[in-house]
Amino acid sequence: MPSDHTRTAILSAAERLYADRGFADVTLRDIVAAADVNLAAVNYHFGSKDELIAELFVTRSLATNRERLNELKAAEAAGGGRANIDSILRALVGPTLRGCLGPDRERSAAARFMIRASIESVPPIRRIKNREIDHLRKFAAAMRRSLPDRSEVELYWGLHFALAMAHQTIRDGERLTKLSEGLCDLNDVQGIIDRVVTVSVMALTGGEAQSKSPARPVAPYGRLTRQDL
Amino acid sequence: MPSDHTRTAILSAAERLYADRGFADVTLRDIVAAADVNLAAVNYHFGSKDELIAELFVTRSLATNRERLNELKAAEAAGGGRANIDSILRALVGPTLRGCLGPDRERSAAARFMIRASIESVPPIRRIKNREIDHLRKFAAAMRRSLPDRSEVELYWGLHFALAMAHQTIRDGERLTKLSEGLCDLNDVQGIIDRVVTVSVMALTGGEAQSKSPARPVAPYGRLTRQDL
DNA sequence: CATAGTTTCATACAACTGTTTGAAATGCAA
DNA sequence: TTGCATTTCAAACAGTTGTATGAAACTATG
Repeated sequence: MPSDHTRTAILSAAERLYADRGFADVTLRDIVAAADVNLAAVNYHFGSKDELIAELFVTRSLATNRERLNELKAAEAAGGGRANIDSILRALVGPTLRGCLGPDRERSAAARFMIRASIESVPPIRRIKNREIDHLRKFAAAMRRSLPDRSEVELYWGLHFALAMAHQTIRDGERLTKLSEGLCDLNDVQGIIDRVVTVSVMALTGGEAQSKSPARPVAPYGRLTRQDL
Repeated sequence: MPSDHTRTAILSAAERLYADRGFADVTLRDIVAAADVNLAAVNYHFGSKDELIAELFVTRSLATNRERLNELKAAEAAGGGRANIDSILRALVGPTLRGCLGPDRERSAAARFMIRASIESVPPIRRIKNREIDHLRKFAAAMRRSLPDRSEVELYWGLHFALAMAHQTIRDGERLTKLSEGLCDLNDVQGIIDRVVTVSVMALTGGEAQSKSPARPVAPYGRLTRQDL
């Protein structure tokens, strides 16, 4: 029964550093310094720097996708098998937005790491990320059931724009704050989710929307076995 | 009268490489190899790698902002001093979208470089980028004149979402193509602009929109004097 | 306690980074 | 041409990167 202390410390420190400063200028020495472990520990526990990044990304991808799908299934159950478009989009953008902009620090690092990963595409992540398409396809399918009269193209663009607004808000929310001189409040996560969902629904239907949604805790790391994504 | 051949070759090669592969993994040796010049030429002509990046960014920022403002002014002139919201948003997202997704390669590299710069914030660029806020403020002002009954907060969020959809489409359009199995056509630039503008206008008004817009050539490099941005 | 397996540690290594150097090449005016 | 400033070039520099090594420290079972 290994204590896993070193392993976990490395994962946690790496995630936080990558989330804060991006992949480009975070070195292994930065990570081991923040984790207060020896330099060789990374290669001992993970094999290489790339494998560390990959493990981080796979773990968080699984967690995020699971969270999204749980919300989607809950919405579909509540709607008797057919969720309304509002709750589908809420399940799509809610977990990430709450994670990145919410008050909880640990969640924040996890979600902001995923945003970094979605931007600064490093080789170990690029290889894994193609599978996210399959995950999004489930949401496209739910949207198709919810809006059967809309064309496929419209649905895909709506999905795309919803993610665009959510991600850009996380990635560049600081600019919005500066531009609006504080008027736009990034701490009002629920309000932001409402905004993104409302606009997305309008983009998809040309009408309006409403509703609410719950929160969820962040998962610990755990040791990856043969999980894929 | 210096021939500027080496200088220009470096700028052009660097821009293309940064646009394609990001700042992280493009080395000076990659650049000079692509430009077919000597390694020391970069430091001789630009002083340092960071100054090369900064010059590239300043040049392109000036060009993009000029192009946007020209379209904005044209729209305001056409509207008798008060442009309609549709054409304002079109002036905001049009130049970048046309530049990044259009067929012209040179434009493409220039615009995609700017997208990279807006994401992978490297130190030399970060220092300059704060001034972009002032540029966006001009669009916020025009929007305020166009929609005087809307609250400030709504205007800023609308501006933010418009840029979000445009940038994400450029940055991650490939995912949309894969997801939709080719249904969403990234080559139809005008259609994309229409889409982004339409959704943005709906977000701002809850109604609908229409209109069209012209194109413009990319500017050459030239030697920066005391230009700021 | 003794021993085998795991984990930590200081240190070294080779590769690559941006930058510098001083000499060679080039362009151009007198 | 000669002379001078600008530009190019090959080579080397010092610093940093990810990784590897082998000994030491630790853990737990017999």
